[in-house]
Amino acid sequence: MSVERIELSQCFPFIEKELEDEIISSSTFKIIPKGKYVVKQGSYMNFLPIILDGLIKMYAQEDQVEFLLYYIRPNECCILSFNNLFNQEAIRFSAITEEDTKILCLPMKKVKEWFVKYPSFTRIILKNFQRNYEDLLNTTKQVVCYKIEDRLVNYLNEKAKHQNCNMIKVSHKQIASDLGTSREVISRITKKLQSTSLLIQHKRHIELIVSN
Amino acid sequence: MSVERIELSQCFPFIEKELEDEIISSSTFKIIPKGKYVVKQGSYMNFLPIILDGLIKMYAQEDQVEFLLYYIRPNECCILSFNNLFNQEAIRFSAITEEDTKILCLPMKKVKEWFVKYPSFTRIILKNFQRNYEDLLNTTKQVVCYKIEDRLVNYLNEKAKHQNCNMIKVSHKQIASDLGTSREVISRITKKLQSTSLLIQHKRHIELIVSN
DNA sequence: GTATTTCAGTAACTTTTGTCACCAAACTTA
DNA sequence: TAAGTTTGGTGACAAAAGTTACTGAAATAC
Repeated sequence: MSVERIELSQCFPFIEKELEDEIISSSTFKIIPKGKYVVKQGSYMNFLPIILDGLIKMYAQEDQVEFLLYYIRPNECCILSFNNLFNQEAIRFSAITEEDTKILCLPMKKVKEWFVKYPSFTRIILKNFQRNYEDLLNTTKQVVCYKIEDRLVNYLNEKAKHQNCNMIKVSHKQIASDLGTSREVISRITKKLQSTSLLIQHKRHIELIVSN
Repeated sequence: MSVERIELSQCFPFIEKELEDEIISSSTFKIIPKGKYVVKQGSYMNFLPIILDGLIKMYAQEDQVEFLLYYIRPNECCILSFNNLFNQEAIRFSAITEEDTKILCLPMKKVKEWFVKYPSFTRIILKNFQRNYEDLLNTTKQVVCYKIEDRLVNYLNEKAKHQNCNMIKVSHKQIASDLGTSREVISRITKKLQSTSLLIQHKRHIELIVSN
């Protein structure tokens, strides 16, 4: 059994044998290094990317600001986009790898066929739709209801969770960009949070202090 | 041909005859008066609502604040929620009728069957998913990137478009709630916008001034 | 090594937004 | 009609966030 086949079966635990064969034969695997675009806002896609391994950040750009929408992690099957599934429109967000990331590219034409042929495929894709929507909704709630200080704490906690480590390597500039604000604001708030012992600012990384 | 059948065919222009029959026989029509909840955040749904006529506001609540996510209008077929489609979770937003609204309730059990049986049904639902996602994304971009003044102008323009009328009947309190801010702020900004001839504040409604 | 770039800190100031307090007009209900 | 409610206006102030300008340390490029 090929490595690809094993990864695929981990990603789609209840997949039909026949669909698995079709995916293997018609899709391509890609390894995208850390910090590269997977898709860029405004471009067109003719494949449906599924993340097998790694970590991807979804961004949106508006009015010169590029901010973080949510992360996509390889938990079961993870689709990145369902844009352009049935209509050829430019996508409205970008995806950047946060680590070296392995993706599987399903050709859009085949995807349409599989929707008809394999009910399990439809269910998996729909479930992922829903997860992306809810992640976005969560971000929206954060932005509307909380001030930057709270959003920063939340951002760092999320980051720690993804990296499974409380020592977070991220610059103030990057945080500022992700939250849609300016570096100085982040510097000011980290200082404040440091005084309340929520974190320690080290050289080029932030240590989150976990209480009890 | 019943009124229901005509409305249904307008809503699903390319529906299979067989699916149409199934929908008619297993779904219920409901007319929900203006200002009522269709679904309430935190509740569970066992049907998929499709809006045939009227106007619905999607809200989210977080930290005592209830703010507007986007509108759903009866343009082609409009699903309100795809939450709970495959898992029994509490929904994370509310829907309130902005006008008297006619909806069709598809039983969730049947919906699952139709996904397998009718490819056109899958396509329609997915397309609606995508639209909801993009509307939400648009709201998020607005909130992150623009100040309240700009968001207010945008809000009023959207409202005028939906009502097809520049005389907008809405209170400052309602606007404040929709945008996630306070009444005083809206009063202050409408005053400012009035001085730049973008609008006129009448008794209990706002007239948008359309330039050229 | 030196030069350049990236990164973080910070003070001072402005703008934006939120909050409190209070008023008056208009509408609703008894 | 009287009482209560909703609505909008507004000043004063506070808090949050954005901006400008400058600093020095650390990392990286040459």
